[in-house]
Amino acid sequence: MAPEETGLYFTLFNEIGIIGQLSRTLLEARLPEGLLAPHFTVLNHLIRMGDGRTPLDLARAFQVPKTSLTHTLAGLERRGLVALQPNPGDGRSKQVWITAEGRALRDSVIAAMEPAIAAIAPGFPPDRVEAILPALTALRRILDAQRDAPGG
Amino acid sequence: MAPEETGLYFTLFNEIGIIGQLSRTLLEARLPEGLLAPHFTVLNHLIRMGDGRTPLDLARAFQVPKTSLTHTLAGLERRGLVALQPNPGDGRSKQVWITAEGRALRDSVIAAMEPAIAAIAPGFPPDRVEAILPALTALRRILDAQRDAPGG
DNA sequence: TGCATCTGATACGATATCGAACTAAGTAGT
DNA sequence: ACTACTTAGTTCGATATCGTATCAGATGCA
Repeated sequence: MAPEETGLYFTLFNEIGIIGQLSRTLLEARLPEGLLAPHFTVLNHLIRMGDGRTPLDLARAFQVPKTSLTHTLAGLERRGLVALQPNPGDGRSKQVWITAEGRALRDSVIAAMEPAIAAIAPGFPPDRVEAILPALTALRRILDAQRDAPGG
Repeated sequence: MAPEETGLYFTLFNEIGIIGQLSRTLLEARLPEGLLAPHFTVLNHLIRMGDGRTPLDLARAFQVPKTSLTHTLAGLERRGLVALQPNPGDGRSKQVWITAEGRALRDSVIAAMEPAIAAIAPGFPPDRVEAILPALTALRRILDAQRDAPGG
């Protein structure tokens, strides 16, 4: 592979990394004291994908080590935003349920994000998002598959 | 703004966040013991954009707090990969220079990344990178401008 | 010049991240 | 049923991140 091509992918990942950081900061500025992006990500996932899954399922979905999830879930549980229950199908495992408070918080954060997103939309309209989203999803899937491959 | 549209941007940032995480993991697996993605990012930036800039310049370029940069630079200096010198133009400030060892390390890491990138290329070819890169750059610029705006 | 203010960098402390080791429970092979 | 292996989750320790406070040097203004 030509060096310029390698550089092209580096540039891509670099831009993506910075956007991730900026959007994360944008979100965290609107979260209540003590909550960070991973907390919100869990709440959002539980609502969008359904709750009752195990911590390990969530760790895999977010591509983070399970120890990080343990920590994040502990924070959410301490605040009453999720409830952890024994998994009836597996004695080693647990199920994660979102509480009414968790739902309410997630909705209020999304509402608080609206103005920021509305400010982005004029310069980067929804059709432009739709134009790049399939490629990003494809790239994410490829990286994900790569991860488990030899030498990944 | 319609809720579906807000959700569209959330989906976008979500994909970007995961790709950022996966690519970061890919990179860190190829870094020597004790070095993390931010260390490499600094070395790469010093070579691509030129060295001799101040720590604060770098912090702004990466969108991280300056205290984080202090920490990252300390790690790089301890390993002899960069050199910090007093800024002749400003007694409070410093200049960051990359060393020969730093250059060599950066080059070897890029070489080590090549196979991983070559494995991505069949499923996500360079022309597809080029197709989405301008949009991502535009989005990054908008978010960057937003950051300093009121309520950003 | 003297003083208030601003700016670059670091010290410190609180929390987050994550790898390694551990415990408990499930699974498979005999 | 017994043993070896695998898997889910937590604990612990090392390091990273980042906000606050601090310090030193720069700048602006009287």
